[in-house]
Amino acid sequence: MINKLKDLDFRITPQRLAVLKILAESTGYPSVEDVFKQVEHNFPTTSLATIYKTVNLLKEIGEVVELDFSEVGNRYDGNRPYPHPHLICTKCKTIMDSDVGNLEDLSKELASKTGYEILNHRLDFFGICPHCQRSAKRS
Amino acid sequence: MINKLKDLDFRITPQRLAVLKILAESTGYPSVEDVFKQVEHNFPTTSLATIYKTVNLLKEIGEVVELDFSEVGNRYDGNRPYPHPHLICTKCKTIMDSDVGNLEDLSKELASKTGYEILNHRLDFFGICPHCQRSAKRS
DNA sequence: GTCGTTAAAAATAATCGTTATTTATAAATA
DNA sequence: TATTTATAAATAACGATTATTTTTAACGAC
Ligand SMILES: [Mn+2]
Ligand SMILES: [Mn+2]
Ligand SMILES: [Zn+2]
Ligand SMILES: [Zn+2]
Repeated sequence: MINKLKDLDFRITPQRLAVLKILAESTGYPSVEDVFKQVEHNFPTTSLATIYKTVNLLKEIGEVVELDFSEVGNRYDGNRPYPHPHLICTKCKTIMDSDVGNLEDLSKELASKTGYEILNHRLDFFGICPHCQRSAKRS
Repeated sequence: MINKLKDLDFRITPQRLAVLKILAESTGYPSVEDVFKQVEHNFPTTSLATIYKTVNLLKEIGEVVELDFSEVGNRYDGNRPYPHPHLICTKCKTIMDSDVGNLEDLSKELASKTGYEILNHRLDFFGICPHCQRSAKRS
């Protein structure tokens, strides 16, 4: 991942290393704000715009997957930098991987059927997690 | 669709009828701004906020599907008010239905496997349409 | 049809995630 | 170590959406 940056002639800065590390290690799909707050610990003068630019850079070089949510702000996955389905609780907003069968074959089928060059896809399932179901029943 | 509004005790206003008609008839996944511009023809004093509220109302009563795009603004489908996959050209931003196999069975499998109550899903394929592929080659 | 009630529309301000801009800093290379 | 130049910091701007306040009109009762 660091090598990817070097190969593409991007400079290795402490800020970039910090963002990169957080995204690669986190399993919680952090927002830009989340990353910012963590980076701030070690680099108190960090600017939020820097986090935005770094996260977008990592997205553009394919090291991070962006989950676009206009309502609540985007979330990022640095663990599996390729399209894969997610399962989202609409109550507590928890995001997790949902390892249902992959869609690569479906992509290919669609490509040959429509003439589109399919580059990417996104699959989200929305629902209520077991924990939030129990909370609802109690109230 | 009008009856749905009546049954739920929402008032039938000319503005609502206009928005409803546009969304039900359009095949182009209009944005709120698109709807606004069309409604303005017949109702020049219409407020943009009214379109937002009406579109959201229709979404909440399940008569319209929202396609959430934080970058470019949300788009709406009044023709098939249930989750279904779409195919999106990232160059010209065209959106169309992509009738690949449905995901209801996958939803059920996921529900029983995880304990989640799956309520909704979204599947988008992103790519380059044939027309934009040709444009790229010419340049 | 008129009246009264109240939801909805209009007008406008505010919000907030994100991007752009400008200046200062520091990574890379020789 | 000096030079170059990408990047960071600081801050302003943007734009889609939502909230607020005032005005209008849909609906039911009479
Ligand atoms: Mn993931
Ligand atoms: Mn559709
Ligand atoms: Zn939950
Ligand atoms: Zn296209």
